[in-house]
Amino acid sequence: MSVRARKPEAKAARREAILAVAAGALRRREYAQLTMAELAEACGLAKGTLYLYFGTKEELFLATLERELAQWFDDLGSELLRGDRHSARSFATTVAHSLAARPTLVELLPLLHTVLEHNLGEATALGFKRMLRDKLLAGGRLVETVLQLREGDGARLLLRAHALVVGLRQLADPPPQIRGLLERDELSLLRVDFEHELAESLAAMVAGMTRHLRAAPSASDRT
Amino acid sequence: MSVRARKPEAKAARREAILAVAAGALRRREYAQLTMAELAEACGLAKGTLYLYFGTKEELFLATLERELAQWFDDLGSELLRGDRHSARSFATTVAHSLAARPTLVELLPLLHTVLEHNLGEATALGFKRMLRDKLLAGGRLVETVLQLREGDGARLLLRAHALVVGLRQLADPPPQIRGLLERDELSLLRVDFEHELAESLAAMVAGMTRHLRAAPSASDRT
Amino acid sequence: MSVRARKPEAKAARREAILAVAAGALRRREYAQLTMAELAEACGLAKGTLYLYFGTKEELFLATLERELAQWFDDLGSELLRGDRHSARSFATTVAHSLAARPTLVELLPLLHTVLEHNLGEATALGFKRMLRDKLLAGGRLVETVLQLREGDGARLLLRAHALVVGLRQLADPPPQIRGLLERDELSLLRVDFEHELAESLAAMVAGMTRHLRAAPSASDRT
Amino acid sequence: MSVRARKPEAKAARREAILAVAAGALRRREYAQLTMAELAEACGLAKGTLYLYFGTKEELFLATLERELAQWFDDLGSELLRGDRHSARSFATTVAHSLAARPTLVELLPLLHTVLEHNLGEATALGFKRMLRDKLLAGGRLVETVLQLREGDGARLLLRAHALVVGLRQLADPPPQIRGLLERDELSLLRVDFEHELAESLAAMVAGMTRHLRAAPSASDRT
DNA sequence: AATGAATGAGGATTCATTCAT
DNA sequence: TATGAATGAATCCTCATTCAT
Repeated sequence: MSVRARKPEAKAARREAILAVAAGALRRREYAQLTMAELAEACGLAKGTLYLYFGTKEELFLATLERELAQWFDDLGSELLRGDRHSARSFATTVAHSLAARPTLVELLPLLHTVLEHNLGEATALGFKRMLRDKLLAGGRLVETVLQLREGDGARLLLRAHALVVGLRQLADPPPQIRGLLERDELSLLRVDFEHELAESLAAMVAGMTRHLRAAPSASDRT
Repeated sequence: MSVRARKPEAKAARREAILAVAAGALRRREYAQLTMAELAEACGLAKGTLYLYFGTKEELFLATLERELAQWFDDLGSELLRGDRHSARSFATTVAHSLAARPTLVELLPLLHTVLEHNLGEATALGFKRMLRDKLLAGGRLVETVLQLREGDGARLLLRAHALVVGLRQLADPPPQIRGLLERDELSLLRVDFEHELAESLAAMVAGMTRHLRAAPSASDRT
Repeated sequence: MSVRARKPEAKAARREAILAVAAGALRRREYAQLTMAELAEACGLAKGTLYLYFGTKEELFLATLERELAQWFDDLGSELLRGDRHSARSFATTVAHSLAARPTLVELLPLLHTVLEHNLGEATALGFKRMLRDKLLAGGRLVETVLQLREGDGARLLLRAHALVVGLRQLADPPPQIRGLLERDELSLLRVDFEHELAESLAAMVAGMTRHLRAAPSASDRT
Repeated sequence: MSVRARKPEAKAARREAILAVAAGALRRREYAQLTMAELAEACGLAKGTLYLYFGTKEELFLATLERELAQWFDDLGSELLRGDRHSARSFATTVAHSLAARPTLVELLPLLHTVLEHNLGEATALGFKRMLRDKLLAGGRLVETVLQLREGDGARLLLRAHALVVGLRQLADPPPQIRGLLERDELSLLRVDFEHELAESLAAMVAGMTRHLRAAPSASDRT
């Protein structure tokens, strides 16, 4: 039997430890292949103990995502605050780089709506969504500042970045069997380098969103 | 027993019929909830018969996706060819609209790398990838024409569109339980209208990619 | 792989075979200890195959009960029809004897409402109840004839017999550990011989129900 | 932390309190659905504390049953002693009424042999059985008096009453889904009103057991 | 070519019970 | 005496796939 987490701090620490193990496990194995039994063993805990901390497998990995996401938002914040202005390109590069450095986050994000949101308690789901909104709001404002975007476009850009991450990730990281196929010359067109393509896409997106500032302010967005 | 498909045309027709039923079935039920048994029944065939035409569940739905994708590329082609030029906005609107009209395609696309590519025969996978490359190449050239993009940017744009579709779809169509949550005022920021947001994103993306033509041609893309 | 039951008769036969195995298995092990895996093995079938014939564990054992019950009703019918009249005692003895000879039925009956009726499809439940009603009606009429009971009292008596069976069975067949305890002299009062006590109880019940015929017809039952 | 029960009286009081809560909890939820965790919470105690007072879940509910049973025997005793004689009917009505007023007892009784006796310490089991014997003996004598039964028939009648209670309860209180089914007209035959049918059955049983006094004393019971 | 009965691996989850503090 | 975190056994059911006819 593992030592008991008796005090609230100890419990929080164990929760964190589980999440860290989960994040690590995802680097070795896909979510679907990862069983709670395996995870429990990796944690040095009994299966049932996992369920003391998380209601379902989905909640556990949602929490993992939440943790990664929060860290990423925070890191990105500090990163962006180093300079007080950013070009579309430097912003895009920074974002793409920070994401490429977080494989777990990028792996989990496409699962959010496909898998993770399917078996959650209402409280958990609500908590996650609120956290997301808060980060999006705060992050959005920061982005608006460094990129000189109009109000609302910061959060909008982050949402689009999210979409690009999810979509590009799937293009860039196919299952092994497919990856083998793509090495053929004839299919070179379909090979995607996640970080590079994300940077390029984001740069274009930012450029497209800031264009009106200098050129034709007519293309007003409807909300 | 269903009538036997003896001649090659009859076989091809039955194959098509299965795909049509599969596409329809996806409108009622998610891929994961859809069983081969249910699909067989909807087709008026026995389970085993499905396996005469498709090697695995994944191959069947990959073929469905292939069909939807081909149709979409074709439709989009005709659509775009109506006028010989497009603004970023009119292009974006056209694309977004044509996709919003194809829920099955949009449902299947996010599954491509998460699910569909996981259990394929090599021949099937290769066939799909080649078809994709061809469509991407042809479609890319067309896009380059109507948007006056540089060579290579057509396919690139289509890839980014793909990414946006996948990513935005997940934001826009959460599971019912989550959808309920998002109706709260406090979470309005997280609500996404697929067609509208896709149009806006694409417009910005196109704008960002064409900008250099008029402004600073310095931002050369690396491939 | 076991031979396939291709024709309806073969399927019905396999269904029967499963039920027979289930009935036999109950003689070795209690319902709660009996797993579907074990039962499948005893049948020489795969677990999944059981679920081809029965929707849930409960449905399977309800069907077992149904079969035992139908057989019992039929046997009792022939038994009773041998003579055209019965005294309370001869009736009671006959019934008690026929039940004591059917341990599976007697084991299953107390589970009906406690366990079996808890996880049934509506169709299954309805089918069982209808069968019960039919047998009760027909059996009731027969009982009314041989015992010269008033209309309605036949089914009523059978219901009471059912209740006595369930209740006495629990007194008569405690778990092994308790059975050991009851062997003590001081607890002799609590020992119950199922067949004998059932016969005595039934005899008294029948006597009580027929009494008015000869004595005071005043005690009319309300329905 | 709940206050500590240091003195023996305090311990006994807490034990009683737990049993009272358990009895109450059974009115809201079936035994099988009732978890020790839920019960502990309802008691305002920790799960482990329950195990300080009772060795197993079964022992706890056996004690609950014991308590209900003792109370019932006592109440019935006073009830019966009000008049010094009883007709079969008035006795039956009294008994049925007193039982119908004790839903917890009636719920627990059918579980006695099915569930409760399965996981007991020997001492607990023995204690329960002795208590049962004592109550049965004393109650039996009382019953013999008020009904003018022969020696031994008092306890015998109580045993049969027990059997009828268990059996009729199961007929009268099916799970909700089944209860819904029984509301159909076609199944009216299978509907049982617990109190009424128990009274009728008991009346008949008593009548049958007393008959010989006036009519044919030949039907001697074997023990 | 069509059938559909048989397969059987596969996994999340519950909960009575223990025991270190 | 009280706690409650940790345990881990225990089991039903699903469903893609196969293959004998």
